[in-house]
Amino acid sequence: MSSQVSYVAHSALNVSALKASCANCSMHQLCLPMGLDDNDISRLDQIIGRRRRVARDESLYRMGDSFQNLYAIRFGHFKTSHMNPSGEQQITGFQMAGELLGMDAISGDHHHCDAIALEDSEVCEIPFARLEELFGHIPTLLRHFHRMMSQEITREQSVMLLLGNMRAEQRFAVFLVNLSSRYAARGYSSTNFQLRMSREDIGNYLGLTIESISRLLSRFKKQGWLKVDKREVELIAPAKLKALAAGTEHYEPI
Amino acid sequence: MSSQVSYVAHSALNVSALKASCANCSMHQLCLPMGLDDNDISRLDQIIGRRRRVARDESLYRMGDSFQNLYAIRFGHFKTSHMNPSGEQQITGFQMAGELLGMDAISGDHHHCDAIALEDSEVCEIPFARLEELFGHIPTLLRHFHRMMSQEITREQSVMLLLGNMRAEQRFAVFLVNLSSRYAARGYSSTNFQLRMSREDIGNYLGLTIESISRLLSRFKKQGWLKVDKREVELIAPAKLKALAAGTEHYEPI
DNA sequence: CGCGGAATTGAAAATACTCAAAATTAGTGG
DNA sequence: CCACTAATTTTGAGTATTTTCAATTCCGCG
Repeated sequence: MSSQVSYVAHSALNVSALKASCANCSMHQLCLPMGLDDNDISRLDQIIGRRRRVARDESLYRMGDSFQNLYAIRFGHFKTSHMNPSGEQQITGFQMAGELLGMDAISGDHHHCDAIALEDSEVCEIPFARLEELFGHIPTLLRHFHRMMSQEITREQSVMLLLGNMRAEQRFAVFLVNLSSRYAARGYSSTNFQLRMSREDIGNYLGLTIESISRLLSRFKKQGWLKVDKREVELIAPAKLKALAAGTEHYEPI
Repeated sequence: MSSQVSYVAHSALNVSALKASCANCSMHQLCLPMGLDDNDISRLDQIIGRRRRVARDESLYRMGDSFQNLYAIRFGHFKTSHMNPSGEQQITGFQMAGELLGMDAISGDHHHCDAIALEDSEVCEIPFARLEELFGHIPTLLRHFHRMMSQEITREQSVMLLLGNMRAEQRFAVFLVNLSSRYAARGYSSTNFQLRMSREDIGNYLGLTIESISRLLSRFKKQGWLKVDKREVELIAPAKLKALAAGTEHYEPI
């Protein structure tokens, strides 16, 4: 009886009922189970909840939702955005496969930001209370979890540097180079990729307007540093973009 | 014998050789031991290293320093600043008593930012490796540690919102209101306090120039919202400042 | 084919910056 | 304790970058 249910689930449309398995997941080298041995991975597998599909523009969680789970992205892309009482919104990050969502919520019992899918995506639900139990038994897991939280702190500090100190052109170069290296780390092309987010989202994230992003794309294109076709990007001069991002070279208007 | 050593230490000049004691520390309600019972506090006390004094303008740690300890501020103020390869610097936060320094370093084996004392200060050294051992035995401690890391993430997201979306005047109001509430939480006046950092530091933190900060202070003073004398500030219209910070009211030039 | 959202482009305006000079404050040594 | 020097802060004027507002254009989708 129960095996039949399981069979149905495997072969049917309702993939979201499937239990996730870290061991088989292509992201396990980047994700929470990084560095765990097979035995510990299976213990982690046992606590991991169902997979959950999130359609494009749908929210994984919203600000104020009660906090139960962290989420590891299996595939797809998300944006997280923070809002203040007067309604101003700031996109605080774009997340891709292997990255963890929800760590901001641990301090309270509810989420402090919205997480919205930029395309049809899938996540693993990680019940935080059960993860905490595991921490006591798998020190490696705890250590890696701390690394991931700490990395998030460092990442945000880099964004603060970007927003506080850089001109539009440098911000945009940093953005492109960052995407490029993250795709490279996942085995994708570092020079050809798709922007999963709108120009408006990019602008909001970088503290610029959509018009500025549009102008920057046009200028970079005119300089021959990249090609753009809708959301498809090809970096033609990645070294130049890296130099711009690092602040070692500057844009000269023509 | 050992009690005499203790006596000498207490009465002598070399306070930095003293072992810290969370139980007696006025900050223990805000700091790492928050919520622990007496028994667990004493276990925490046992792993806490020496106290360390840091003179004004001296560094507690520098970017690239190997990571061994977290630091809890006993008294005094610090700034943390992040630098990119091309030398641009961003102050990512100002920290005061009861706050934890060094959490950004957990992801690697070295610090990712500088921590500089804004005045003569004292911290408790918390050897992170030993803290990790304790986590396995005191779940409450682990939980609170996670809260503190998560709070840091949320705090940084608020700064990103500030830097990405707010005008100079609102940024500065947010800055003042934030200091005000943190002093209030520590039992100090929420309206009268000293700015421990230079105008330049404030400007860097807020993504503005020193001239802008100076002009903002003059404008706020002229509006009758505050008084300033050197670094001494009195908030005269805290409600107005809160409204500016929240974005529910805007500045009208006169 | 036409509608609507998204993106691009241009021109004018605003905000904050840069540069420069003056004023104030802090630090140092006599 | 005072005087001198260096550092920080304030203020002004002109400038630059990015925004705002407006008008098209592009593209996906029914």
